[in-house]
Amino acid sequence: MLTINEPFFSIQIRNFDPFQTFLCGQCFRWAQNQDGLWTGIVFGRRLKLSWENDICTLYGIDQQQFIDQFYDYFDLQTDYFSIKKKLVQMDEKLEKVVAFGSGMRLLRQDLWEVLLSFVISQNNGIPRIKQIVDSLCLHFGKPISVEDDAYDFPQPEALANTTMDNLNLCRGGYRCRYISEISGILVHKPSFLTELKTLPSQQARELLLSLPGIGPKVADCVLLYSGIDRSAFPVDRWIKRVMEELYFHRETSEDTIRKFARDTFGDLAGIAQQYLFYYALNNFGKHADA
DNA sequence: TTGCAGGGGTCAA
DNA sequence: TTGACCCCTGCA
Repeated sequence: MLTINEPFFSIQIRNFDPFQTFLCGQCFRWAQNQDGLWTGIVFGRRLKLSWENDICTLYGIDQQQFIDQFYDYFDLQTDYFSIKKKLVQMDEKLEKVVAFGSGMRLLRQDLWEVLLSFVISQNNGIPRIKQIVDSLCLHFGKPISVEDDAYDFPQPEALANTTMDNLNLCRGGYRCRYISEISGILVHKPSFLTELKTLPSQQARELLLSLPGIGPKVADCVLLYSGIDRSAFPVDRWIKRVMEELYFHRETSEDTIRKFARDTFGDLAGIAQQYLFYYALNNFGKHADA
């Protein structure tokens, strides 16, 4: 329920569909309420968003706050019209793929939140990732809004300074050990994430791979969704399947697919991946027959 | 109700 | 290259 005192801000955002953007698996803290409003917790702030005919109204922030933090978050400096056009020019096979998810935008999310969320994502489906992330926030995050029961994403200190039994409350299974170890590393070296952002993308990838519980797929997700490297191309089971079907027509290794994508799509590889993933999830997956 | 397979992977042998 | 890993969901 909106309160009359809540600040709000309206803006036209083209090439944006919250359903596609928030539910395509790049973020885990947005949900649509029964009244149609979207609620998300971003940068320690609870946001509500309504959307109609390209007009977005954001409740919980004013214009200045939007410009300071959320212009970048929603990737509004990027021209998705021309990107979609370029992708289709690069390869006409992408026409139906891009058209299917044409309202998707690649968010620029908080690095720490993305890192931990995608460690949790391994061997898990989207609903369960959301469940574990929510539980982690509930148990270890700072409260944002008591009346809404909203919690910020927990900081490394909170996760490093707790017992494994406490961490296991979030039902993350074997991933809880990774959460604890990575949090500990960041507590001992608080500059880790800042330095990560300044490195060339290949070195940033290698640094991520040195953390426990982070392999090639998760490292590429972190680089892509935090905005560090928009040419990162995470290869998961869905991407492997859609790429094999569109391009290779045979069993192909993840590494070969990643190299092919970066060579073919260049700087747009990451955005191409997101369109491909959304297409694969809805056309090859369990939703395909719906 | 029960049992099994599989899930946006990673790690160690 | 392969199996184990936590736990949950979907399905028969």
